[in-house]
Amino acid sequence: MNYYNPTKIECKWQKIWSEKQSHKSEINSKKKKFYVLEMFPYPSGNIHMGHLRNYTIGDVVSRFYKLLDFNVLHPMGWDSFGMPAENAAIENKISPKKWTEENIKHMRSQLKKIGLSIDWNREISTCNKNYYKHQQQIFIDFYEKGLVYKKDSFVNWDPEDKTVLANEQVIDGKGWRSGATVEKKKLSQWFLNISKYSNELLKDLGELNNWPDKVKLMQSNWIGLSKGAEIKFKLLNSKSTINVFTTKPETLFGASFIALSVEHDLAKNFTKDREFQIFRDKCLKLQEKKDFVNEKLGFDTKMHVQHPLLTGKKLPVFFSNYVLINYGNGAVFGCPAHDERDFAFAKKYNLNIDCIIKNKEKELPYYNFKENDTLVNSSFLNGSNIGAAKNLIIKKITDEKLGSESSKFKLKDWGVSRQRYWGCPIPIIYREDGKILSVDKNQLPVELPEDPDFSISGNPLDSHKKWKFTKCRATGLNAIRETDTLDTFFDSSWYYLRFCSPNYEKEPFNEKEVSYWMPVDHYIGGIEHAILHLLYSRFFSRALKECGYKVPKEPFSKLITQGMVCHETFKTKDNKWIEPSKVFEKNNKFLIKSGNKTVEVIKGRSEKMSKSKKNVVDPDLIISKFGADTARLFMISDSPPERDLEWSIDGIRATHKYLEKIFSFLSNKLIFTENFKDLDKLSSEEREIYNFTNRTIDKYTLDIKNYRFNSAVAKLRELSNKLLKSKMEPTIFHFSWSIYLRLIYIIIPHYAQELASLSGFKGLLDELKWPRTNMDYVEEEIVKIVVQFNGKKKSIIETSKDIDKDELIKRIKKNLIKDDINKLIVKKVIYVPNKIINFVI
RNA sequence: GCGAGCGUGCUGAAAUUGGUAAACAGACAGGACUUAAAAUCCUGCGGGUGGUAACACCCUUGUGGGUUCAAGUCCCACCGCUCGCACCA
Repeated sequence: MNYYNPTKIECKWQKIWSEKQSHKSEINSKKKKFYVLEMFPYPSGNIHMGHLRNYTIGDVVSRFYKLLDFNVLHPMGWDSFGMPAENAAIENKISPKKWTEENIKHMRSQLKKIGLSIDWNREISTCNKNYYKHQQQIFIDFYEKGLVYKKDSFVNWDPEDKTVLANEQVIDGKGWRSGATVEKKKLSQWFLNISKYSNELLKDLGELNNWPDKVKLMQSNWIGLSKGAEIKFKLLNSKSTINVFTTKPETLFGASFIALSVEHDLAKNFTKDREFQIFRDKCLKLQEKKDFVNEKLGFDTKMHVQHPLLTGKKLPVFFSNYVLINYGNGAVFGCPAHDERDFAFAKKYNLNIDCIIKNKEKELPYYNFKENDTLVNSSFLNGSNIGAAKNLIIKKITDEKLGSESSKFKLKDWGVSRQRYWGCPIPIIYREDGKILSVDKNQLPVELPEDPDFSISGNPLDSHKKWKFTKCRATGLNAIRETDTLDTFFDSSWYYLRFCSPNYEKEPFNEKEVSYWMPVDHYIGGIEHAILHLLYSRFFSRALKECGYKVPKEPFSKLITQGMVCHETFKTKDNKWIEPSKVFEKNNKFLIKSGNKTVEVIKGRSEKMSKSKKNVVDPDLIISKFGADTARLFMISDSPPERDLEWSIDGIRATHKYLEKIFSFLSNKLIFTENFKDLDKLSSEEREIYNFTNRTIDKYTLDIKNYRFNSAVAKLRELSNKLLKSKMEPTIFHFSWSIYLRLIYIIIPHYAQELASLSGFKGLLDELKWPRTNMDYVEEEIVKIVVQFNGKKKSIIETSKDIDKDELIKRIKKNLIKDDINKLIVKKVIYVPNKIINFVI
């Protein structure tokens, strides 16, 4: 008898796969390629359950498509620049490089223990100069194409991480990583011109048929197209005009004022005005706040504009906090009767409120008006409905050159400068004569200095004189380096391309390899990247294309967004989180031991595993106790991938027991068999098992293809339950169990391989083709048909397959004595072959 | 406020195109084995009514309505939860 010893067998097979280079991938023009990629990890030091889940899902897919005879690429790397390394450096006096490298080493060994089918020859790390050298080249390419530029602007400043953040990286007014409230700060920054592609990025979402609708919708909302018009308002006693963007040009005749953002160009005329300065600062402060502030502030400029269509009508011009610079033109015309915010403002400052849309309630503001509402008090628009009026007014202002139809996007350019040390240096120098120059490509990489001084506050690159001061090679003039580094989302925007040719020296990637492997066929990761990383990557592939690289427009054909790993939470009565492992249950109460007392704790809801809530479970411990295969099988069988997974130690134990049971049952009984020949010799019961096995192959395959892993596992368990119970001839026994092992192999590869080997199979399961369904032996020969009266189940009748309707009715009439069908008047009979027969009475 | 998704046993969940609701698991309970426990095996496990019983009948997919021979699935309204966006002109 062999006992199941996961540690031993997992170690053994991992070594063999590694020695045989089982997961190595190379171009093979004779085979169809399949690129499966999971979002690469940040090397924080330890893998967590989310990683285990993500990479197990990817591994099942990777192994499956390999057996389907695809040429599979399944690489792994490290998103290794970023803040935590720098914080660790400050706290523990260890260099970010060393800290990162040690973490990678540790996490690599943790990942290897999971038994992933990764081609480790392709491993990349973004903090490696062999990677960021090419990234700097890409930056320069972008720079030369005008896709990256520098400008002064108010930016999101994270006071804790002491760096700026892109708009996408501010969540509810807080930094995405630090959680600190973000402030506005004026800085000179590098920007990527992502907004140039707004239209394309939006439109092309329609081509992403294998992306979740939810993600597409989120991107679409983020890009945020609004259609409307731009209208020019002439400033009185001035040559200037104010350009206003509106989505409701038809309400123009209801305009009673103009409101401008405090960052609008006209604000420059007031910079010396003390009162305005105070007002501006107050507005900026309010706009930083997370919570919505309904307070509307106004600063009267004492200036007026001419209403474009009503001679003699003058509108006052205000600055206000409710107009934002980063949308439209930072200027609106106020139509108080039909806009909530304009109404509040007009009320406060006693401005005209002119109703121009007929409405039943007669109450103002009337702002959620409909397409067929009618306009009044609006000159030539009177009597028109909203839809028609929109067209009429746009035509009018266009004809009279007062404005034009226009669209705006919410998406803003992506600020990529970070005032941090541990990132990719921006390859730019500022020469003493004022010229800004990119570094020569043959001078790349601009390497990070290895001796940063973290004792001085601020960016260590800025205080590193030796590194910062340089000379222009062409002219010999003095120059200083750009001391900002790139946002790490820049690093992850093209790593999937680098995986195609990870050691290619000359260029960021080899065109031939990229054209073979790209796009990524299945990309698997968390939904939290729906906007940031996925939008940036889509932009990058387009921008690279514009720079002449031959890359596909869309980098990821199919996207799978996996749910979080959750676990129960507990709190004490004074709101302190308690580890679930310390809690025990007694008389429906949850208790913990505290000293020699027991204290009651409160069970909260299940939440995403996080250190702060003390509900994390270390996958490493689970793997060393139960084995990777148990962990893998549990991760796969509990919930469908896109849904949250509820961690359960009982689930792990039960999964482990199941594997032990099958292992000891099979280990000295099974003879591994690839094919089954003696079909004719089967008894009807064995024939049933043969067909059942075939059906399992069929359904399991379909479930795996559709990412219904939990239901796939259920089908395997049905098969094993049946095989454990049935008595049968050895031939069919060996065949069915061998199929079972081959199917489950993609989920628990060490286990299946070990059992196959113990059963006399000499090769690697990896080298077999995926089992094929014998379609001639799939169907059940006896079917159960539900008999209904008026759609209500009355009984179930067993018949041979494809029974004739009249024959069936005859049998029902004979057998169903109780509901004497012969006495009832049957109006209609509905028969769905092999499923249901319904008598309408 | 706007947009989207989801509500099925004690729990995780399953249910091609509308066609036996609860597959497969977990927890729990009872039994067998054992001096005992663990492990293992067997059985039960949505609710109700009637019956000593095998069994029979009725109800049940958040709530109320509708379409249909037939609804977890389609339509309408409401309630609840989750997520995304949010002074977006």
